[in-house]
Amino acid sequence: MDLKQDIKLAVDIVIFGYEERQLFVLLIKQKYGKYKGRWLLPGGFVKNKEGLKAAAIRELKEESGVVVDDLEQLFTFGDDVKRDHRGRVVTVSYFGTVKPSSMKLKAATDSIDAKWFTIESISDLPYDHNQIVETAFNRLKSKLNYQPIGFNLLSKKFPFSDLENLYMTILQSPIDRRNFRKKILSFDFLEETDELLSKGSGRPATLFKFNKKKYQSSLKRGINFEIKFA
Amino acid sequence: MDLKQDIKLAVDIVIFGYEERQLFVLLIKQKYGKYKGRWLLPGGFVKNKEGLKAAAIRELKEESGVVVDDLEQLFTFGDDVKRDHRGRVVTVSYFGTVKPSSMKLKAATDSIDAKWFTIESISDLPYDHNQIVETAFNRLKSKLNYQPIGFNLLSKKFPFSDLENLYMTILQSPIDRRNFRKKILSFDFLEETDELLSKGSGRPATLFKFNKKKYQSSLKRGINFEIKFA
DNA sequence: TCCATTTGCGTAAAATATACACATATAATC
DNA sequence: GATTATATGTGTATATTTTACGCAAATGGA
Repeated sequence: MDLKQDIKLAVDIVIFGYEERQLFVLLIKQKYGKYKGRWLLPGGFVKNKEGLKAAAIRELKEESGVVVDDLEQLFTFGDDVKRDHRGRVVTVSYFGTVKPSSMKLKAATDSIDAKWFTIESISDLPYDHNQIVETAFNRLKSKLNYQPIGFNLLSKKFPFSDLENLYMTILQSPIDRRNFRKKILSFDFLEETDELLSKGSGRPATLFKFNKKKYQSSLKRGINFEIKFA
Repeated sequence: MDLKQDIKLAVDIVIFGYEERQLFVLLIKQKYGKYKGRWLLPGGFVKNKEGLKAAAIRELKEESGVVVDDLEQLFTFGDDVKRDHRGRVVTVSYFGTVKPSSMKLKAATDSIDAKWFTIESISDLPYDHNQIVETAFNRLKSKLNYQPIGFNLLSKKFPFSDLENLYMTILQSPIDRRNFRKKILSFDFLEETDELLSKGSGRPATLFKFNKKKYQSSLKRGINFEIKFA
């Protein structure tokens, strides 16, 4: 075993939120160090007896107050030996999705503040955090096309138009309302509630909710959830 | 910076080869340590001033003699704190594809031997290497469906039946020869040569070759390379 | 009451996938 | 040399999926 290895291992987390036709990314304001006062991704060093994903969940909670029970591993950044000024640091990035209104942001260890930023407003982050956000955004977009990942970003019960707007916002492309609805409903993982929602003028919308059991049984039946758009 | 962190960072590499309707994985025979004499994935510790992918390429070459110019990052294993008996080791896994007959295997540092194993014959590898191989195999299968990844595994010039057999072998499902050919040709990244290949009886096959430029121009035109099978 | 707005549903046309059948060119066999 | 076995090369009809729309229904506001 090479005892001279001196590489630090960190995690960084990209959390997406969605509200009112806008996609947000969670950033924190750094408390210490070279980038004190700067906004960047939540993250930090992995503890010796802590799993990678656990470290990401912990750091996220500590620095922003956001609690998630699962994150997806994105990519491990470590080809650039000098990506961190403090020495050799390799970081394992994670991404997740939450509904911003369901989370109360609060700063704590290592962070002064935590805030949602629209994806367009993000630029010039320290380290290679711009690249990490870009990687996460690409993953989000591509996953949206073949996995029902959008439901974490909406309320439990939502009108179809919310889902439609979410897709159009993230994929940045127009969608035919009628074909989209048909396609999603054909997957048979949405459950129609008997509630209606009237927002302003127009016909009230029936509220739907995502049914995880139906989703899983559809998965077993080998259904392909791919969505194609014109 | 947490100076007490004591985590070692390693890389492990899964290289696939294909020959005669069989898919192979490259393993090496360990020279030292607890698993001396056992077959396992090539890999090793990352050097302080060495990029992750570079480390993977180096270890692969040192331990097996296989030279590749690129590898794809697979997954970083580090949720299990005790995946390695030597202490806390996190490993970044990579995968790649080569044509076995074009590579001369030779052992060197840390390995006694290097050999191709059929994917079915692999079982009971040390550490979590079975899981790494499984992850890589799943990635290979899914990539085959939407990227022209199979050509690295074949000769430069090949008959269509080679490609067909490759797909059937990896995906473990029968393919309609005529529809497969039509689909692949419609992507317009194969070039027909004027050479014919006669192997045994039967009509000689025209040899094709993968045209990278055509592929890239098709990519730009937004062509979807997804292949669906019955 | 009329109009603007949003939801909900259906259907025709185009594109794609699927399921097949047969001609062609070679080696092996008689 | 004729016949047979084997693998390659191409076409076409049918089923399925995607795409492009039109219009009715239910509400708030003028």
